[in-house]
Amino acid sequence: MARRNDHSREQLQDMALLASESIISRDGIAGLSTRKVASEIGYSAGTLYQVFNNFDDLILQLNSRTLSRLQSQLKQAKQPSAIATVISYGHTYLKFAQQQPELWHLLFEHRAANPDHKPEHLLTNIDSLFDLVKQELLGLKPLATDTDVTVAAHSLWCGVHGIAVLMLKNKLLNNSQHSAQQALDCLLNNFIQGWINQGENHA
Amino acid sequence: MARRNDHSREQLQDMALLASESIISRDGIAGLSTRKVASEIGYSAGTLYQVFNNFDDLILQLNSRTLSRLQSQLKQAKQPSAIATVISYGHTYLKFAQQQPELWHLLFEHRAANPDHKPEHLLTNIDSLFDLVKQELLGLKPLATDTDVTVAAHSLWCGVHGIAVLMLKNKLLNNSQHSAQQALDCLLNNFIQGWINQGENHA
DNA sequence: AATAGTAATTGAACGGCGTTTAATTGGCAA
DNA sequence: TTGCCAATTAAACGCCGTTCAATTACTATT
Repeated sequence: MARRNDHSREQLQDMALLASESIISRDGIAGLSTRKVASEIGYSAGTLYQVFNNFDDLILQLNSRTLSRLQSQLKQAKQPSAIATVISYGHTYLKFAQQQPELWHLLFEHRAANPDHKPEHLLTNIDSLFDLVKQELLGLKPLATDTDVTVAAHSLWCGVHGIAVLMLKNKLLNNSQHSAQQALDCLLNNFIQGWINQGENHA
Repeated sequence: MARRNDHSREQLQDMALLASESIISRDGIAGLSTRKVASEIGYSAGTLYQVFNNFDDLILQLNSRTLSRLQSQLKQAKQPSAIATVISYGHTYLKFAQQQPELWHLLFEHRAANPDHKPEHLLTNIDSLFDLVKQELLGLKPLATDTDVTVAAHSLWCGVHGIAVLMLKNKLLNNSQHSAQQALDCLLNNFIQGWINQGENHA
């Protein structure tokens, strides 16, 4: 066979990414392979290389999609007050990780063999996630310097991320979902309290 | 060849684990393979299966070693005061992750295809790590319930872990080591402050 | 309408992987 | 010395990502 013109390049790419997501949620990350994706969309493995540079590129584009979804969910989690918003962000992040653990975990596997051209949009998206938190932390302590707020946002969000990571590993006690929620609230409460108090001291 | 009796079972196992660590720090986690380990110790791949159930078992034993090293470093980081100890633990943990990133990262890759028999000693070791933190947090707030201290220890340590994770991904700004240190201190300070303050409120 | 050219698609191949197993053969006990 | 046992190996199996020559459907030109 050759040149079937059944699907445009964009269609092919979309079908492949969709199939990949389906395979991942069915068989896990380890179950994803070029051959499986290809057969699922009715093409041979080689054809994928017209749409993706390689397997890592496919994963990169998967991650880009996942990040976009996460981003939109976070934006919808905005609340009236700053404290409520930060807490809501945390819960949303944790829920996202719980509901699509494989796709979420794929975001942080370092498969990048060729770090030639960093995936700009990915990093941009991540930065914009941090910015969401930054704004709320600034709202809690308006007199803080931009550096302080940046560091605090990174710090807090890495903490939230860490809870999600270890929760998914079942290495957080046994009854994972409940204790993860508890740990998250504990982290958020203590951090926010510390953040506000130090603001009162310094500013 | 057969029955060379060059090495005992234990020697073989030790040689394999040592070679694996060397390969990982040279070629990364992705560069580790049974064939490579075998050839590095002068045996064929099949021989490894007399000492390990499978590849995951090898990794499990690698992780056990890594955890032991981490544990001993943390124990040495103990300081006179509780606050200083918690901070010192955090720095030690971050330094450990920085100095042997691949082995440390391997601790948290979920390759376990067969979750039949959980690696008990691994979980035991992890729990004992949390216990170290718990003791210090209890020292900071003696009237807290055991549940509260447990949740707080999990929460704080997951936060520290999250900073280490994202630091290693270079997704924490660009100048990783410096900003990771900053973020860690920020997290520790704010959390500890929050933990102490809420103690004064409640107890 | 016929033809030539282009490019999409494929199947086979390559080297690598974890794992299994029949065959081999050193070491040990009788 | 013989015979058994078990450690070791090479080959094979079915996967994997990736490449590439060959095929052939489409397109533009005549």
